[in-house]
Amino acid sequence: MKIASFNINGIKARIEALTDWLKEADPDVVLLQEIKSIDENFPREHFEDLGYIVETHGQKSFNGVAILSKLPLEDVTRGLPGGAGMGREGADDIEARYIEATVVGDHDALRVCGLYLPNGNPVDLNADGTPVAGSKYDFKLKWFARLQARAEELFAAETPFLMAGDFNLIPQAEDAKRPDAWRQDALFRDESRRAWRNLVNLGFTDALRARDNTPETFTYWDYQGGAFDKNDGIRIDHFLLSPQAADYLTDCKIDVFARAKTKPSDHTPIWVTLDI
DNA sequence: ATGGTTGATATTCAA
Repeated sequence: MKIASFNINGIKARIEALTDWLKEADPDVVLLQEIKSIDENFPREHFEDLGYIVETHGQKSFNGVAILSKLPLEDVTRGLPGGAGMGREGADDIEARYIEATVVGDHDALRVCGLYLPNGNPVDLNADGTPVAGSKYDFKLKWFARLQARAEELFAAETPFLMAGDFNLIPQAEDAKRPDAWRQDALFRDESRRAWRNLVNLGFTDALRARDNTPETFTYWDYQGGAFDKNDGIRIDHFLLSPQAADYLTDCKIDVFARAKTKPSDHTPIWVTLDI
């Protein structure tokens, strides 16, 4: 079973690029981020015609996640638990950033969690260095804590699951071409990386690092300044596998070629294959 | 050097 994650930066602007990549990569399940569309406007029929089931969790203008699957999806849930009163400025967390579903393989069932973790910039700090309550950075760290809580629930079941998507998180210096340029950024600051390590240390396998330690392997390159041509990128799209899912892992790769095509997303797909 | 690029939307915000 081939499962991919792709931050497409707008479904309307990316129909062609996504379709081309789907035909070339032929994944069974795709977790999409930044569909930037309400559910009603997602081009559902277009992808159904390509053989995919479509489950969306969108909102107007920004964010939005979805799952495309050639295999049946069971128990689809939308939204990350614990969001009441946890939005920015104390509002309810209505941002569409999380979707879960169960896909059944030949040998075992797999829970897939597709996520678009908040960017967190700009970083607003109090005089004592703590994040300003209600700021974007505060929202990111609190969202991380909610993701941790959901992961702990799923770990307790001791069954195969994975969390994948755009984590907006650079794990280590080798995951950036110019790490020093990111030290104070919400994607690489100590507080963010601590939250990432706490999550991974529950027992996840970082699938890319388990299968590929090639230097300068990135998933995102800014549109500006010819960043892709210089490979001035960062690794922020990840697959985290539970121990029971990692037992089925056979491969993990980043499809860099998709970033080099016409009118690309600023991210490129990452995928795993599981013998499940 | 506070630039540069893209998408959705509205005459800016988010990334």
